[in-house]
Amino acid sequence: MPRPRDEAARQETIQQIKAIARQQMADNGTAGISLRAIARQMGVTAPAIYNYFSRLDNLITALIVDAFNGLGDAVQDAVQSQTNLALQFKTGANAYRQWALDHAADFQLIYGNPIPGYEAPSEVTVPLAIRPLVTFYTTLFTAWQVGEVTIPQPYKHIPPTVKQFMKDFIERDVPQIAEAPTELFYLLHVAWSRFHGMVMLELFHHSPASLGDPTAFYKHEVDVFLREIGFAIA
Amino acid sequence: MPRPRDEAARQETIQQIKAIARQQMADNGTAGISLRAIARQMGVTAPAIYNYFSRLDNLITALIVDAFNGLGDAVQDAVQSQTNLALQFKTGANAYRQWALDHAADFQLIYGNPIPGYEAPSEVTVPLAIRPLVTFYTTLFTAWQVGEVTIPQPYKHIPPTVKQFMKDFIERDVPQIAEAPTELFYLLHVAWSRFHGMVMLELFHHSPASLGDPTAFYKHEVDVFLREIGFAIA
DNA sequence: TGTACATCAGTGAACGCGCGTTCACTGATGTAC
DNA sequence: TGTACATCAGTGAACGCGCGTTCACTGATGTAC
Repeated sequence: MPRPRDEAARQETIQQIKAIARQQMADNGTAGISLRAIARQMGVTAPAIYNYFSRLDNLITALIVDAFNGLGDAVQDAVQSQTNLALQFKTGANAYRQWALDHAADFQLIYGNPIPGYEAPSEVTVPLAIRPLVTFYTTLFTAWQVGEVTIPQPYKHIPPTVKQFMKDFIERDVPQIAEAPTELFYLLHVAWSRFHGMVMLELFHHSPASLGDPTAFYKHEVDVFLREIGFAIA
Repeated sequence: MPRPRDEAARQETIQQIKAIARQQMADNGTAGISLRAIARQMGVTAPAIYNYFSRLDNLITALIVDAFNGLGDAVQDAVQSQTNLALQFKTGANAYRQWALDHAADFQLIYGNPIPGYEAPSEVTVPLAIRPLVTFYTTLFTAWQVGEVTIPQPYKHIPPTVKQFMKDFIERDVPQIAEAPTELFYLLHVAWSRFHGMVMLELFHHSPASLGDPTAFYKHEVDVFLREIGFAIA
């Protein structure tokens, strides 16, 4: 009968490795993770790490999974902290940005330049990657059902190619939301790309020096979007 | 009297080095540039490169300068190809995305993750970086002067901190545009962050699989923005 | 209670690799006299 | 016209470095009998 391994200690070491790797990314960029450097910092020889991650790629995958889950949790928790649907969306959008700022390296890892030579296993990452979108759309869909949200004029006519593609996608993969107009689903992508653009510029320090207050700018854009789709906000 | 160096041949070699470096970025990421690999591909020993770039950092800086100029030129040429102001803005916005897609590695270099250990000389890069913004705003400003563009309702009230900051910035650095309302300058940043967000998602392959036709999506968002600020488009 | 044994995290040496940068040099080429 | 010379792109060896990964191993620890 095999001795029960000290699973708790093992998990703790894994967490420590990942924490150091995250620090390395913050210091040297997402491509700056090194098993040897991690071992050095832990006061251990390099091969010891192989007891926890059998390849560097596996460590990177674990970091990506953690990052997607962290962001997904942050948005979800923010949305669930509110009952008012408009506030759900607004709070979720702000949580998206806040998480990115608080976990800059992790955000770069999942949304920045790909790591050379590393290929993420898409069957693992894609379901995690869309979690924030699912969360946002759940609120949007409910708000549409109760009449709090309507399709604004400029989005009454969307490009036919996109509309057809989205329609097929919804009927095939998420038929339970087929009740809402495709335009509502389109608006989700509008929101996400707007929010994401501001976050990327701010995070990579490319916001024009003339912007001044990125937080206020972001929040205003979120509010503008909310108003645009009919949400009443305080 | 020093022999006149064959400056043309020298410039050609420099261009060749940069071309190979760009290819390396496309293959191995922006951090994947290596002097030794460049030399290898040119059929020359590594120290020979030092006759053209005295440090790796200088090569990277040259690539960044080229990239900013390439993007700046692309937007400027597009705008200048049109006389109608709305079409100027629209064509410029589309050129911004098209250049990014056609020069993915260069776009990553200037707007993606920073290269570890490399610090760009900001006195060189900042004036180049804002060229697209300057071009877009020139059109916007003219269009406002002739009444083709007005501040839309949602942007009649912008965050006071941003407004004040922008006001100070304009008066100090670009007083010649102080005539227009600060809100117009704010709209420039709105446009840019929206366009940039879509480009970044598409370029880094993070556009949701549900989007389908990123070109149509982008162009529609550009058109929506144009209509929002009063521009009449065909 | 004592002993043989299985487990397994960590060691130390080694593998082959690539990197940026330096240095004294070679050898071709064009110029000055 | 011929020769001494300056220029300068490129060479080849060397520097010290870090990397991921493998391998046979050690040594502590807890378990089974």
